[in-house]
Amino acid sequence: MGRAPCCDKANVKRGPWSPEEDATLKNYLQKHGTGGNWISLPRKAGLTRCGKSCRLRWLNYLRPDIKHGGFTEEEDNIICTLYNSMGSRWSVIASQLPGRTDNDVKNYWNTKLKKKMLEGKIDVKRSSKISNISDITINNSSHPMVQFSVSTGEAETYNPGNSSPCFSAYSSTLTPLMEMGFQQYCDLQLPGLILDQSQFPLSTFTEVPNLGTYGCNSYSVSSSHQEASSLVPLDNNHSISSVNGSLVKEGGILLQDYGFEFPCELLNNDLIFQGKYSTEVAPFLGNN
DNA sequence: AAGTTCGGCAACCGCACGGAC
DNA sequence: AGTCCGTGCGGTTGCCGAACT
Repeated sequence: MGRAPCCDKANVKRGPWSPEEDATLKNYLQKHGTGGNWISLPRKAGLTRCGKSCRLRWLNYLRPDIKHGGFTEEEDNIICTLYNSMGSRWSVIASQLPGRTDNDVKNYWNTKLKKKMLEGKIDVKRSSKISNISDITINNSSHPMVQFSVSTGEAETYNPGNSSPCFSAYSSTLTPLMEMGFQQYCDLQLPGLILDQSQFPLSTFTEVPNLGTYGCNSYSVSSSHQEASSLVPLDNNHSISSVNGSLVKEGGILLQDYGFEFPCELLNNDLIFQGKYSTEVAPFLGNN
């Protein structure tokens, strides 16, 4: 037995929306909201449309904060950068562009931006982010350093000297690195990158397989930090420590103590970064 | 001026997911 | 645990106006 259709297709109106229908839907939603049920909404609102159609019309066109057209160069760069790193996750990409809908971004990409990028008119590299970190090692000097390379294999070895950037992560997802001041510290030309670890309490990283693949990144961390107040065992070889004792929250883990601002959780003895935040590891200036 | 092609975009379709029961 | 059903998403379609022949 197949799944029941969401509406009686023979008795619902299809095709372009009239101004009257728009007004009816808008008025109803502004007065009553969706009521948590799009399927029954058209009947209550007095529309002969499918609930899905109403939802689409509202989300893509009638919502008050929607922007149409006029994509800026900055938005172009963001879309291209995100498309390169995660593919056609239009809803995720659109979520980084206030006022833009996934449909809008998708259409813009398919009709204009793809061509523009292939013609080399968009500088994706300049606004690219670290999408894959591997080979993290620690310099065990009195002034510890974290060394890692990025997936492009083009990162330049960097010695921070007196400028003291720290190693951290940011939660404003998918922000181009150039906005973080990253380009001041990494030329993305040579195979390694060294960053000041002075504000980063973990003393050791191990096993960073595929950090950067969207979704299921596993990331095991160990620490022998003297100030650790609690340890969460991962397996025989790895553990996670909390400097301030606030690491474990509601079955998940917040690595705020380490400068990571996004939630993680333990799964199969690995530390899993949640969904869309998984690739967001980037350095920024220590005084930020 | 008429016919054809192309580009842009709104809307639809079908599937996957997840919550409720 | 299995089923149902609403929601969200990405891919695709089809309409319409502009550009071209």
